[in-house]
Amino acid sequence: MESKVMSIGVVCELTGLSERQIRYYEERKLIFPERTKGGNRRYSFEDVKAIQDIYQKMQEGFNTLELKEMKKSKTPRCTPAFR
Amino acid sequence: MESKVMSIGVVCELTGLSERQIRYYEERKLIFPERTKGGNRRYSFEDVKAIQDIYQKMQEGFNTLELKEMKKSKTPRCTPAFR
DNA sequence: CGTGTAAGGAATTCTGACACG
DNA sequence: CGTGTAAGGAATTCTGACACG
Repeated sequence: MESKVMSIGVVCELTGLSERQIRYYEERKLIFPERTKGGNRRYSFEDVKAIQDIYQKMQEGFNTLELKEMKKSKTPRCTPAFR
Repeated sequence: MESKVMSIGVVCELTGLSERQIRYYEERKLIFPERTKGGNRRYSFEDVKAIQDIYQKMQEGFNTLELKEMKKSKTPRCTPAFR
């Protein structure tokens, strides 16, 4: 499992997100796709799930930095609406 | 399951076979990858398993036509060495 | 901050064919 | 029959930047 086999185009289809969004999550250190020799990204199904979670949380109002911290400490948090 | 998400390059890495071999199996109607709008092939993990089985059987001496018939009628066969 | 986009280039894949056998 | 290869083109992906906000 955890095999990185999908190109970004497939991930876009599976998630409904844009390449820009997916690359941005990587830029913010939220996902870690592998690279081919040529430099192309390769994602796993777990990456796809992570991407969907990230997008979900962002819809709830969290920003990428908060999401990164949530990853470290798995402690529950109030939704932004209640802070 | 059965999601067609891999490009041929990834399948080559996973199987150790060449693009030529993989495309040939498709030409002989042994595997059925999907296509992107642009015409690029997309394979599933089941396709990868099928490809490995095909290669295995060919190593044993079967040709592609025999393998296609084996798919239809799941009846056991003698290996080529014993025919 | 998060995302769209145009720009130019590079990696990847495609088809049809010739070759060998 | 099964597979390698060179050929030319097309689809896909990449980066860095400008934009808006």
